Amino acid sequence: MRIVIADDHSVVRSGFSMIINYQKDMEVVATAGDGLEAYRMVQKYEPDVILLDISMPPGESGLIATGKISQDFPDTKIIILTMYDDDEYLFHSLKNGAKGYVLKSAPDEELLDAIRSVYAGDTYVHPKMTDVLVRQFITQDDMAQDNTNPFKILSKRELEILPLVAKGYGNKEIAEKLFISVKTVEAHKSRFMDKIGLSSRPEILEYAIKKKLIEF
Amino acid sequence: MRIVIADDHSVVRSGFSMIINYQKDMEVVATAGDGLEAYRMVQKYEPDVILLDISMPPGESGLIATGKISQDFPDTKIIILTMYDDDEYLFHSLKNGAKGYVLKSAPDEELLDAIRSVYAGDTYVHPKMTDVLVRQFITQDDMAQDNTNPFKILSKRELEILPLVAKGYGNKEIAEKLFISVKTVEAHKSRFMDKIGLSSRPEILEYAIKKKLIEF
DNA sequence: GGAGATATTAGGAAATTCCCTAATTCATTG
DNA sequence: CAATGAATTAGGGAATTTCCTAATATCTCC
Repeated sequence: MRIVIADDHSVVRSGFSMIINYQKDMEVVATAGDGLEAYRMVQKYEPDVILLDISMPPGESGLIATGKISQDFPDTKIIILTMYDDDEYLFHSLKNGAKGYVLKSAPDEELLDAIRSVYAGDTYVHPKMTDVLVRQFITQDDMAQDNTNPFKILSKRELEILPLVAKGYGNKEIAEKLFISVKTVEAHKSRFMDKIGLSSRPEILEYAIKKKLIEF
Repeated sequence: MRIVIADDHSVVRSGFSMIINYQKDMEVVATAGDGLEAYRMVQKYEPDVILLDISMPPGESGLIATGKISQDFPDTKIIILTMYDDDEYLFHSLKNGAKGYVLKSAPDEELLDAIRSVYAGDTYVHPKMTDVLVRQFITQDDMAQDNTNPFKILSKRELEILPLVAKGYGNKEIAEKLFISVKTVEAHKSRFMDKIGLSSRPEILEYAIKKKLIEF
């Protein structure tokens, strides 16, 4: 299996190279430090698989490279490597022709599994994100509306209360701010937590930041 | 030279390990996936050098680990590894006792140079950032005022607990993480709130972000 | 216009957190 | 070397939050 690695961090390139070259059935034929170079390497070597970091800086993002490579070299399977377990990135990657999506925090074995899966013609997505994928797939008919957009799925009150909870305000304080009963705040809170699938305050904070409902 | 690697990305840990173990004068004795584990590994192995990713998630950022390790194990030289060529991170790292600051995008040779430099007692900072450093050094007076430096005014436990509170973890959860009683967590919490002059959870969050005790 | 879903509002009981007090350990210094 | 002060540990009772349940109100769709 001939593989190309594209990542803007030299350390990551070296690391992957060593891990992959240690496998009997894999060989790194080239590495690249940005999306343009990645495209050129694919053009030159036509590898079986390319590992592509989605967040490569200079203008040419991994996403654009994904689109171009999958269009011009459909036989080269693309695996997206990323730090972010963000729905948006996953969807965009798959739409642009990626066959795999692996988080950098995943253990080495998972990456190797992913490489072998896509080489065999399958699709590999990080387990954490498959449920998101499935949920999206189920409601695929009305894919037009973005059901991960908080402004679509949350009510007015919920949108008011969520950021306040995220920032750390107590139910009582929120109730006073909004001139409603504490009990009402609690109800809205558990409602949006159910809707989104949040089960703790840290998760609420993380969500609020990811969706840009609060800023620092 | 005995080295510990702390990074939340397994790939990066493996990569570094291989690169370093390939050197004749270096050996990786342990790896860690978060700040707490990093501290424990230093405690256990007392290595010559630790490579520390500054942006490690669960609450305990690399910065906190840096402060704690450099205080408790001054013989272990700390090299900060980061994606960000941000002045603030550099300053905070050095203030907290780091001896080296290397960007992940740097070539492997630079990292190895950095390791050898700090082992020899020197300080290594990525060339791109040295001029920023010099400029700041000229106006050193503001570095001297330590009465706002959380690492000076807060105790070890307080430094552990504050970021977790800021992220929204409950006292009970924190107690379980740290293997102490809920009552103890509460005591530390009100203690650092008194010290700093914080009187609510939102203020704690704001403080933690401003002082870079947590990141998003 | 009416049926069914979603939004907004709460109550009671259990769990958790907050506030005040305090014991023990450890370090620094007079 | 005792003494002062800070760090770490925790208990008891009041306040707050959470969990489960539920009444109106409003909105949507056929």
